[in-house]
Formats: sequence, structure tokens, C-alpha cells
Amino acid sequence: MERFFQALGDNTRLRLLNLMGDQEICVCYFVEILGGPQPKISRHLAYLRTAGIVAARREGKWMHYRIVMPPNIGATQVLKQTLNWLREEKTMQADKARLTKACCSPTKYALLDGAPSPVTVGDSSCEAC
Amino acid sequence: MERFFQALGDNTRLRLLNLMGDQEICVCYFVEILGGPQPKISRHLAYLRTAGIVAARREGKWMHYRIVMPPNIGATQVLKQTLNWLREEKTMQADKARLTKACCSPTKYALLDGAPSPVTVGDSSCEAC
DNA sequence: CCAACACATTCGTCAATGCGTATAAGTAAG
DNA sequence: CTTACTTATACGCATTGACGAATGTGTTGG
Repeated sequence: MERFFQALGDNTRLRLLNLMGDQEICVCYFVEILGGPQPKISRHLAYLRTAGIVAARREGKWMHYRIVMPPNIGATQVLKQTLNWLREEKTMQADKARLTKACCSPTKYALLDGAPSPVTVGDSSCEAC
Repeated sequence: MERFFQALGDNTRLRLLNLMGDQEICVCYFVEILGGPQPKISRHLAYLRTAGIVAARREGKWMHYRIVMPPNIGATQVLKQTLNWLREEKTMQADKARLTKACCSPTKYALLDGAPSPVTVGDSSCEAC
């Protein structure tokens, strides 16, 4: 429980969770959107993974991350409300906007050229594209 | 936002929040129930106060603490769900039980003799007594 | 096998945090 | 004013965590 909240107590990790929302996203997108050095992103994703908040899936060279709801019902509710809260924040909305933009024209971004697009969980295509 | 979650990322502080719930509680009760050294309790209460999650009220020698809902609607929802989650946890329930017991016979506890009883917010008496 | 790519981990450094102990600050009673 | 009492803060120490830089791991293509 302590660990759960500690995992949420960092701005970079909150931005990552906001970007994931209900889709599965490739690491290169995080690096592109957040703009920092790649190891930084990777470390924070590892932190979230250890805390059991996200899960990773490998697809060739690429790693996809997605939010996984905790087994505990109370934790799930808190996490959902947290995601709602994130959606209200300006900087989070700006991140989302940049993601949508990058998603719809990945070839414009050197890092994303050829990378698999984000996929909404349970769906097979990005509805914004 | 970061600060908010960091404030929740500590077991002692979670226990304090659980004990407060919807009532206003005197510091000496926290010390009695949690059992640690008093400065430890005081420091964690100060942390919660700085984070804007609790407020303090002075009554003579005693200080009463209560949870204050954040101005932000998203934060309020998260905090409420967190309190719900706390209620599900065994150790938190045990803390609550000890509080009720102490509340109903404060003279049995040296630290609480003469101390003002917890008061449910909006009410003037402890319904369990 | 080897090079290129995507991502993960390690290392050293520095700031933040939690703890116990000691002490200070604020209040009520004698 | 002095004392006792409740709570808060200061100090030193050990641990944790975030960062940049460098390096390691796993995969694809030649």
C-alpha cells in the first residue's frame, strides 16, 4: 500500500500513467513525448512495474507498457480516480495532445519511424488516427 | 500532485488518516494507538498538514487533527477512495478498534486521562460511546 | 558472426526522508 | 513566576530515491 502511493509520488511517473491511460504504448513514444533521456524513462517504468501498476509486453525490438489494475478492489478504485484526476490537469492534457499528434504522423519523428502505434486495450486500432 | 501522493506513501501517515476518518482526533490518541514515540507522530502530522491533507485546531493544551478535503475535485475523489481502501485493511481495522476502545474508557490509559474525546465532524459526541 | 537498433541496468553523486534523542514552544494550574 | 503537561521542532545519522553518464542485454537485418 505504501509502495503503491510511493509509485504515484513522482511527476514523471504520473505523466507516464496519464499517457498510458487505457492504451498500450511503446517506450519510444514516452521518450519522444516526455523529452528526457531514455534511461530516465526506463527507470521510472521499471519502478511502476515493480509496484505492480504497469505490465510490459515485448514485440520484437519494442517494449509496450500498459496499466494493469491491481488485484485489490480498493487499489483499483484509487488508481481509476487518479487517472481521472490526471485528465483534469493542463500539463497532462498537453502530453496527451502531443501523443495524439505523434500517433497520427509517426514518420515525422525520427524516434518513432517504424515503431508500432499505441493500441487501445481491447481494440486493434487507435481511434484518433 | 506529486506532494499529495508522497504524503500518502508512508504507512504511519496512512494509519493516521485511517484513524481520523471523519472525526477530529487529539494527538494523544494517536500516540496511544500507534504506540511509537510522540515526536514521530508529530512529524508525520506536520507532513500531512504541509501537504494540505489535514488541518489542526488548538483546544487548550490539546491539538486536534482532522482530514480536510482538497479544493481540487480530483484530489478529493482520490482521497475518499483511499480512505475506503484503508477501511478494508486488517491492520487499519485493528487500529480503529483500539481507538473505539480507548475512546469509551479513556481513564484506563494514562496518556488519555482528561484528554478530549474524538468528535465526529458535524456531530458533538462519539456515537460509539 | 556482426552491426544497428531499442531498451534496461549499473555506477557515482546529491537531495530528500525517516528515525531516535534531545530540546524548545505553548498552555493551564498552583 | 514556576511547574507540569502536551505538542512541536532541531540535530545527527542511516536509508532511499532521482539524476546523468556509461555500459549491458536482447532483437533484427546484413
